[in-house]
Amino acid sequence: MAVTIRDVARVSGVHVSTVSRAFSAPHLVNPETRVRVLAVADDLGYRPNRAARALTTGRTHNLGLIVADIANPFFPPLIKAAQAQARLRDYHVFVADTDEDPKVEEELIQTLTKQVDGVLLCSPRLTNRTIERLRQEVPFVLVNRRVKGMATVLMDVGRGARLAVEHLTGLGHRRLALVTGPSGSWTSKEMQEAAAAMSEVDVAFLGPNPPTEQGGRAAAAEVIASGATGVLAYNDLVAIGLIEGLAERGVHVPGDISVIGVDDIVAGRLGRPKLTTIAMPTATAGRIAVDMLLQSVDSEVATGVTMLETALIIRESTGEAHS
Amino acid sequence: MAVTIRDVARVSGVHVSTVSRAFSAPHLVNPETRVRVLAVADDLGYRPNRAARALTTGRTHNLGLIVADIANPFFPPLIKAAQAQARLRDYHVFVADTDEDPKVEEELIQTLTKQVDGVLLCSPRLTNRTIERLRQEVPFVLVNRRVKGMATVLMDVGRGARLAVEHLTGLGHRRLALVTGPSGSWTSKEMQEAAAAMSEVDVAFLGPNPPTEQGGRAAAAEVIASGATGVLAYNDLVAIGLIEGLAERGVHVPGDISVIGVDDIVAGRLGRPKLTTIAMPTATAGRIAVDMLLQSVDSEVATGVTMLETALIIRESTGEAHS
DNA sequence: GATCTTGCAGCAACCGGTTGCAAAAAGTAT
DNA sequence: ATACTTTTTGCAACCGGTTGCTGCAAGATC
Repeated sequence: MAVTIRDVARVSGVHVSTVSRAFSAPHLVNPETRVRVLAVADDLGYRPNRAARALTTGRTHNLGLIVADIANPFFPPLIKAAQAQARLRDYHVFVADTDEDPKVEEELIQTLTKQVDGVLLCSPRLTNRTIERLRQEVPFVLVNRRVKGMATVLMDVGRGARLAVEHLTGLGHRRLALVTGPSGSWTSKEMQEAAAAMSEVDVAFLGPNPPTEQGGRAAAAEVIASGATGVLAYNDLVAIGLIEGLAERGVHVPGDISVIGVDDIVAGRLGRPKLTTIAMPTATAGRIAVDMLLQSVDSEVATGVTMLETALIIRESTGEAHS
Repeated sequence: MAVTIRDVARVSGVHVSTVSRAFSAPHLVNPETRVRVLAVADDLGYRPNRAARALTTGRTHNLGLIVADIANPFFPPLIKAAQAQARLRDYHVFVADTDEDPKVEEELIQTLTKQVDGVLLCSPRLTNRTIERLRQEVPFVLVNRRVKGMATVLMDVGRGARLAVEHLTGLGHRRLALVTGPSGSWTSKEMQEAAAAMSEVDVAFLGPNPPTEQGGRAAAAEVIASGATGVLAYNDLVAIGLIEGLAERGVHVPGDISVIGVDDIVAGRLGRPKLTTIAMPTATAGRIAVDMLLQSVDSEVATGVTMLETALIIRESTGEAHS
């Protein structure tokens, strides 16, 4: 049915091994033979079967990309960049969504390991222990999660949080709140630690919350109760939900409370008010993560930490504190 | 290194074929033997190698999902749903992005066909001819594109466009414009035809345009020049860009011009003004498309057209015509 | 008791490539 | 012309499963 290496061999009058080598070890075959074989292959429309190749080489030329929620606008640019970068290197990528569920995440990794050469774990919710166990089975690169000894791409959200807090205090805010994310989130913890380390300000930690608009809206009452006038939200979706929730309760942003988000998603730029936010270099992260992964697939060593810069983008959701 | 079917066979004292059958044809093996084998397999941490299985069965248990632009908010919900549905059926999905380029799209399909049992083509930009040629190599399901005889999931954007036009004329608008999308887009053509069929109104067709915010912003001047007071944009991103572009030129929405988008992306709900739009059931489309695809993989027949309903959601970007 | 089913397990070929080894061919040195 | 390299090609085993066929034993039928 499909044309195989044997068809090509027969038509071009050489042994299958020669055809194989014409593709995967060109220097081992006479240039003339090679062009002839390739011509025949092209003629017949031959395309190597990757599954068969994987069987002997142990390389599938596939990668796995696991994210918590594809529909969360933080991820698509990362997915897009990762997938494009992989394609440059002749790799395909499986994309899987865990629905923020660590159980699903682990299962997914398990079933994927046999089919991929490496896995990109983005913002995983698994415990460090589980990650360390799973790493035995397949090379990993983590994005936005730090586990010692593992290859990692981080975005400096700690610095972002500090900039955000400074921005708020600079506007005169004295009581701050941090609307945190899911409990397994490294980003969330990082933000907390950064904020907590700034001893001169008083910041309340409210959470954990689901990293969604609903999560933000639901946190509105708590924020009001905390008495904070400056808020840093886990991400833009939460910030947007929070602003809506506050509005429903008659609290105005930035008039009464200033809100800062994280991620710089498109919706934030268009919202009312336009969101002040910490921009995350997600596309860059995706690209670099793929490169690190492929490198560690080849070299067997999977280490190194890359830290990417974040930036505070000041728009309209933050303003001077009153009184 | 990894544990194979032979390891399991050796330890449990049976032949490899028995182990194989214990997994893939349970009724052909004695229940007692089966539980013993499965126990050993579990013990050893055996996981079948899908590539090896694919080699003999011809089924990879993988699907390909090709979209024009992962970062376009229209797609992520579809990708998420498709991926989840596939997982239910024990399939994994490759996600690939064509960057709106038909060449890339074709290449992608070519390299993917050998590794997947079927391909989901979302809003393809290829010609019908090319699609019909490629279909020989792998089963397809098309989303938002009609090619005769092929399995398809459509969203009734034609009806959506009619509702939109009626909404605009109902508000008193007499001169309308349609800001069309990319030239290969079925959706765009569908909208055009629906609008053109409504003979009682005067509608100008402006395009093609890239389906992005930039595309919309760039179309602003043309829209103004057309004299239209009611505009239907190819999608929400275009609509948002258009509104920005109009604002830059001192034209107010909905005060001076009414604008309707398509897709109902999150950003539209948050924008200023909130976007009147035609909602597309993308998640449902993803789910159904996967089911159709798997069905056609099994049955060898890949036909049937599913048409999903759209809905006009009226928000703040449309209003009464003046004068 | 002989014959016929039926259920279960083993054998071995096969899927489509890759690769170590050996043979053949071509090129070089003596 | 002979011996020695080096290049090029063929052979065959192998990767990890699947599956048609055969063989065996136990139960059913007469």
